[in-house]
Amino acid sequence: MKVRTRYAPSPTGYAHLGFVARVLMNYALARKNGGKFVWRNEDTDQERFIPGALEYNMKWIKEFGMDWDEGPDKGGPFAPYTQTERLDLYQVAAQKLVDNGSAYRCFCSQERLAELREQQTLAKQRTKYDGKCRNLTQEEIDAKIANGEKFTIRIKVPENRKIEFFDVITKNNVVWDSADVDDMIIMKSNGIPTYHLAAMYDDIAMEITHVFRGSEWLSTTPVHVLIYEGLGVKKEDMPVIGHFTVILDPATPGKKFSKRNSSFRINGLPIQGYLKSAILNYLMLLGWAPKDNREVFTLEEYVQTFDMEGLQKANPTWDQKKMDWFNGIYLRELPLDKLLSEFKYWIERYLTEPEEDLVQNLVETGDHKVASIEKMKELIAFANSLLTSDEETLKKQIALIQERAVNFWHILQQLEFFYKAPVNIDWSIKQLNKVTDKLPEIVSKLNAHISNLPDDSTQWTHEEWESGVRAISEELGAKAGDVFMALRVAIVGSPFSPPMFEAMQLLGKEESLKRLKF
RNA sequence: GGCCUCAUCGUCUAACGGUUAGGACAACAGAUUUUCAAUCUGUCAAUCGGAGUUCGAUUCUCCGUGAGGUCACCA
Repeated sequence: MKVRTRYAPSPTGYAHLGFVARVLMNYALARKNGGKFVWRNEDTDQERFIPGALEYNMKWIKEFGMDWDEGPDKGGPFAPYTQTERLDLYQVAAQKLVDNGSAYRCFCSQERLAELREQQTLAKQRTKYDGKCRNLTQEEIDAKIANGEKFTIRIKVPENRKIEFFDVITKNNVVWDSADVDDMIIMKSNGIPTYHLAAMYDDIAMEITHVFRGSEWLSTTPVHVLIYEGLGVKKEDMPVIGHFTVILDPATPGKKFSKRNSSFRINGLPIQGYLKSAILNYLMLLGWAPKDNREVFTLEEYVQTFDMEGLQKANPTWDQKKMDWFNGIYLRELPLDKLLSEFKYWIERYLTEPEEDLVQNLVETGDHKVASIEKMKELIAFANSLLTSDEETLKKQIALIQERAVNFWHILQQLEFFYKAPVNIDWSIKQLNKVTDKLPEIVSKLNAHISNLPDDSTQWTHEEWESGVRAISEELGAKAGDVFMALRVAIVGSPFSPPMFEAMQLLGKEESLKRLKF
């Protein structure tokens, strides 16, 4: 049997990380088995429709390196792949369900339903349709229709039976008593189906073999089974169904990520300077694990390794530290040219015309230790200036930073001292407290030492540079490490930096001397 | 509240019914180093509770407890 999976989002919102994770697993299962991955556009809710959302989501999935074989944009053997273009199909299906007694017309007004719900809630009962229209006679129905009354179509849940299905992810046969299942509306009064009818019909029509979806659908699965049955699908022909876990937000233990959480938006992490390859890799492991516990995968490797067995049952919690670890791995293995172009692309894309709320957001959510909006704006302006700076120089500077950065913000911040002399240096930091009183002398001697080096800093040798610094430490009875630290603080303005010899070489003799003053 | 699902180190997870319960991230310590990183080594750390089945239970069953999902003419 040819494997066919689908991802069927509604264009009512913008993608988030959970969205990518779900696409990833559907994509992997299909590709692993030489099958097809289908993108279906479930736009049956015209009220919440957001123009452009479909295109936005598709564009991002492509940016993460995935693609689909059939979909609204590229067609396919079961076109169209947009549900509002398939309305006549659903009408026929609904009629069939009504004709064979699997569904019935309901003439209840929304007002009555709301009232019913209210009463049931007040009485602490389960809210459920009371079945008023379940047993209307054909005469009553004809009369109401002739009278122009609007109606919906509801699934007719049979009495006294078990409804069950096997969940391939929880590996569990889930059973409901039909008394616990509501007669849900499968066709709205405007003639547009709800998810239940549209998606089930399409899954059958499009020959989907594996339905992997969010766990929010688990509780309506019995209705879906009933729809399959009503449509005449034999049990062995029903798609395999499995329900994914949801990613939990560590900030709110046990709760899934809120849509307002900017880090969870599909562009959230990229804006924060994370690589898509690293994000994708981390997402692979949230909800799935291979038998051998391997963790680092390219998309291709993941597709080859993916199996349904590894799909998890319990909801994972997002761990930013692990995300950082993955990003570090991918950042460090990037060839320098590629790193530079990715870095510049990041600036061009996100920082050339940053929106005010984005800047605010970065200050609040990033771990890049930018305390104020002013400082963030300054950093952004600096980033933009890099776009026109000398590429070769920039490349050499980034080479020094590559292995000590977690994300692009770190690179940006560590790059700053190459272009701006530190101001308001804090000499009272603990890293210098052993040589506090010797600082002026140390700095002036360092200045003298550097002025004796060749004017062209590319002519400097590491030995010459280092022995000079060590000589100063001996002369003043200070530890070499403290003298290096004083040098570092004078040049960089911070106790953390790339190796000083290389950094000063890049900075040049003239600039180094300017900074070597107390 | 009803129905359904889930439950192993702080986090992600591995373990034909038999392991000193393994790995990764984090944390901590050490090595290396002119700092920070990176790298290497090591340490700490878990089977939610209670019954039962079994020679033997992380694994199977039941009961608790906790967490999640759902209860719309939304998906």
